[in-house]
Amino acid sequence: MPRKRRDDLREATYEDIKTAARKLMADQGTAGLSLRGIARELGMTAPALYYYYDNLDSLITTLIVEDYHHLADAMESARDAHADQAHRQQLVAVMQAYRRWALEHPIDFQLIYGNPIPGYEAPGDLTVPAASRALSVSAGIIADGLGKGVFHVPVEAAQLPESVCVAFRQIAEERGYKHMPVEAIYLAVIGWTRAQGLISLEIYNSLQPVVGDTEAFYQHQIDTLIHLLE
Amino acid sequence: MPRKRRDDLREATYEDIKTAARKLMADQGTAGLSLRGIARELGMTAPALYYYYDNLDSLITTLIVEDYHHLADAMESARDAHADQAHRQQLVAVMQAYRRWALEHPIDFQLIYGNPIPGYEAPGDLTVPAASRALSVSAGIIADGLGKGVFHVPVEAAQLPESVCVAFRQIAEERGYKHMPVEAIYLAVIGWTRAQGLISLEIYNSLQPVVGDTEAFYQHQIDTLIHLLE
DNA sequence: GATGTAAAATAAACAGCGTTAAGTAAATCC
DNA sequence: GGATTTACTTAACGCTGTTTATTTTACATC
Repeated sequence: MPRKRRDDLREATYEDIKTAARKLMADQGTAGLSLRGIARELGMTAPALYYYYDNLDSLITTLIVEDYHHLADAMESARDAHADQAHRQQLVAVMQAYRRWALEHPIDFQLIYGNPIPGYEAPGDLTVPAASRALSVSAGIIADGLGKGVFHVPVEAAQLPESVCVAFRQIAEERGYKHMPVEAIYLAVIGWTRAQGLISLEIYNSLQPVVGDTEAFYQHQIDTLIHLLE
Repeated sequence: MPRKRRDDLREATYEDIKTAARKLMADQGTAGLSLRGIARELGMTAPALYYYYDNLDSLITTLIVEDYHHLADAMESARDAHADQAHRQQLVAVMQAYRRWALEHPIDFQLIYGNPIPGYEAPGDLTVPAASRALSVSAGIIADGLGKGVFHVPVEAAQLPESVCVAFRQIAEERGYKHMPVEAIYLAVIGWTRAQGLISLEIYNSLQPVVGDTEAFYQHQIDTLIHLLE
């Protein structure tokens, strides 16, 4: 018994499907995600969902792109909440926000930085731009700090391979940060990759057995990273 | 039509199943892994596999534990191949072996450090000891270098939280490295976590769009890490 | 060497999955 | 009010892991 007013109710169903999908994954992990499960949750039949999404993969892609933006939102919020404080505090807050978001949304983190559904492969043209938003938050703070002399480029940056510098410059231009120094991108990238290693190992339960106190260890690593550029 | 000589042929079937499982995953990713697929590959029926493994999860666990050891083997081989060279070269070789193994065996890497099969959760009591073998290779080289004065403890190690020190000491005692300094473990762990971040981002195709030349970037990061302790 | 027993496999079935095709009822448009 | 589009259902296909019951084979012993 359909009843859709052309647009807004249809839009609401798109949202309902995503919400149901997230609920299933929150309850039972990525294994809980299934079209039939979503349909049950919504009181519909599974084939009805194909009226909204081409298939399961395209639904997953939609969720992933949203998650990239949620993560970037969380990092931007952390930055803005410390806008009146020093660059150091802003950067700390942003990197803590990264980990906190990951721990509070482990499934979404796996969705972004993992291979949670076998056979699914994220389309790079959709995910890469969304991913770089998060990177821009750190890079922006660092670039500003470098410009104002509160941050300094560590010596190792001089040894950065030319091939990598080229890629960084290209990133800066593509994303509209024409005057962002390569060093700022470099520092943001190592912040990103190091956080990534710590957080992904923590989420998959490999880090805790080794370091015990994962939170303290993460904080220590943030501190040493920032010390590097002060 | 069975024909097993009680023990050795039975052992061979265990191996055949694992081999077929790895072949399926190598061909089609983790999505390709299925009991029925393995059975087809071996010319058996799916329920027959239950005579060898309790279920799919226990087969996966077996594969994961093997992979941990394969990775550790690769790292030990790299160390031994450079046994006559300086600590620096040994450490470089070991960290390169880490990445090379991951790139040559991306599926196995996902199996170890990911959530490749939804609903599957690796049992920590089996995986943690296997995982720490890899860590011991780096830690051993670093401890030796520290003892001989070719490596030095970076200043940040003094700020290591007490809770983490305690965990490191416990690791050392449990694994039979009673006299290994906490600093060696710390340095091995940051090497591990940083490599992990770089490699996992590379495998899931997130790093290449940013740094362009992932190999050069990884090498640069190894160099700066080792520079830190020289 | 026949025989009894345990091992190793099969066949059949259940419940779940994504997906497609065809058919139907409701909402909207002219 | 009738035609058309939109939103859905029902039925089905082929796939999955897993359980149960049954059958075949191999081995050890008499």
